[in-house]
Amino acid sequence: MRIDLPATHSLRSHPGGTIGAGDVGTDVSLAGWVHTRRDHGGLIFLDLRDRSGLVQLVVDPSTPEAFSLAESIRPEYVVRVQGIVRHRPEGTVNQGLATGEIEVHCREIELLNTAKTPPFEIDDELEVDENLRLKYRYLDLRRQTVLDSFLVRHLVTAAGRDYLNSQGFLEVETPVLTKSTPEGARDFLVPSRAQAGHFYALPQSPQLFKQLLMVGGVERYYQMARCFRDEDLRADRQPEYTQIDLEMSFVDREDILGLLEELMVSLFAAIDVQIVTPFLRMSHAEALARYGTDKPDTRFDLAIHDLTEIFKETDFKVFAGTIAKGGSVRGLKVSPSEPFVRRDFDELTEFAQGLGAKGLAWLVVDGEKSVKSPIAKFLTEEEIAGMLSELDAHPGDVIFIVADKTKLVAQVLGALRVELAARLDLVSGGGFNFLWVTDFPLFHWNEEEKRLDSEHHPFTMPREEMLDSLEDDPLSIIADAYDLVLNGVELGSGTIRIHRRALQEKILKMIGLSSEDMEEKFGFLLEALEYGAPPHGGAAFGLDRLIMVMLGRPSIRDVIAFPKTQSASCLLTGAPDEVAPTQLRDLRIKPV
RNA sequence: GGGGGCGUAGUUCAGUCGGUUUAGAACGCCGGCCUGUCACGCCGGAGGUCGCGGGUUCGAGUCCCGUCGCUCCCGCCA
Repeated sequence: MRIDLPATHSLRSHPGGTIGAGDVGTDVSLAGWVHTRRDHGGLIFLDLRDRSGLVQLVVDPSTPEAFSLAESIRPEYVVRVQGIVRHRPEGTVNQGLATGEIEVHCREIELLNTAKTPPFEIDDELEVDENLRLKYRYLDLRRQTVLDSFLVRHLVTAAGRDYLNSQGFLEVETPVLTKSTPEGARDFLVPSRAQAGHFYALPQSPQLFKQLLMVGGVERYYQMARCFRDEDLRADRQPEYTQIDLEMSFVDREDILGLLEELMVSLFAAIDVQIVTPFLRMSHAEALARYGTDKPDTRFDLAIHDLTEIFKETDFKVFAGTIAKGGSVRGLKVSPSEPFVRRDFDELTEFAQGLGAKGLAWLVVDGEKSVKSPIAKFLTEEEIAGMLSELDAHPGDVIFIVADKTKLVAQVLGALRVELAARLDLVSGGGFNFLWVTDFPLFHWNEEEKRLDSEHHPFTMPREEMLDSLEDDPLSIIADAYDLVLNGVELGSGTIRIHRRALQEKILKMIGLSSEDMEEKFGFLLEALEYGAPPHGGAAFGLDRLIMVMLGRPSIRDVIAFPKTQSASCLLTGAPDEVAPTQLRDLRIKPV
């Protein structure tokens, strides 16, 4: 993957990696890094690297000054050279190199900078410890495979801007120093010097500002928005990350979903991948029941089946006890190409227990109506037959069953499903499977605080037709909210927002805010809704995660130029760090 | 906050049951030779607080405890 460098530059006439047979005889000046040096005594080859690629330079003793300099040159030195492009001699063409047909015969070399021996070789193939890579990220970036991620990221971002621009969106920047929001993730706080004792918060999203932009008549807004959350990191989670954030006025949900689908088509077109629309849709309830998660990976099936009914009368105490307490017995079936061995079952059991399951029942189907399993002796023929029929299991298949509280069963089997797919190599086809998860509940019950909580955020519109029963049965209300899932990764969501003050107040009240809280925290939004706020909705999704999935990378750090480690530190700069006492004094903060 | 994994030359790794001497290999690095290489080749060389601290032992890279760093996961992430 390449993005062209300008053809002419004061220090160079050509990007080195673009020179070809057509340039033979041309006098060129090139600049870049010395990738490797092959010194044959009376003849020295240098591979010159710039962003466009590699080109071979030849230096011979006919130009003594250049030759003597070339003898002292080391990898990663920065040089500018002048010479003539020529065909390589017969039999020395390098088919493995884009510029392998030609070479540049140097008459002059100018040393622009020397370089220490790098802590690791600048080599695409070499696996280097990530700590070292991050500490020297500027060297890591010199590796083509690393740089490629950022070329893709650039292309995708540019395609997103192009598409949204073509649809009448305005790119507007919203503040990074803003007001702390009480709900949701932990805020990063920035102490104010001008108002000692007061704090800004870094935005978790531009949510409220983009709604205000709609009140302001912008009608269509987007932003490549940096967002901040002071929570623990994961392979797919960083404390600062980028969302493609957009909002539209006078639209309904189908407008938003349609636009997002077309946006995805445009983004994938940037990497020459054709995406088929419309995307598959699945209700939140179905996702949880069949896949144990609200972000199912639809590249493989392995659906979860409810077996509670089948084992309703069972004598097997583990199942019977769970069912008596109102829990569930659920299972899934796989058809392994190689029989599972004891060790597989042990590892999978450990995996399930690691997620909180008390155990994992496994059964190998060894006949049309029989199974081999540690728990087989506790099960009746009818139960086995019922289970095999429900799961459509046949000899050779393996069944896994978890019995526990319903929520835990879903979680464990959902994770087990993904683990089994990985073990059985069910996702090797590549491919990008988009899914809309629809019909999210508006609220869930917050057991700790004994109150309702927004499932998405409190600005989400309930389904219009359910507004009448909002207060009678809040947990049954469906939100106008849609999550976009790609290959089991939650990219983001689109929702219709509340645009009338009365309803917004009602929702905030239902999640436990007093009138005073409401006024203090969201007064500016509530007031804005009174000044002719148009119906509006929008979406936000994680750009980093999208690029990660596009490239099939295991970590979000691979697609962020200068990422933080799991302890939220930057190995390159050493952030976060202590600050000078005078800085703290200005902020009226006492040193620890 | 909790559970799992990793930590040995600059780099990537090996190091058996706790005992063969001075902890090895490859790449890189340094020096020498070499005019058609492109993983150049050949000869020679330097390079180690086995993450850190403590313990067990006649003896610890190896076993135990603690600690630090990194990492994966759970919690958390409206």
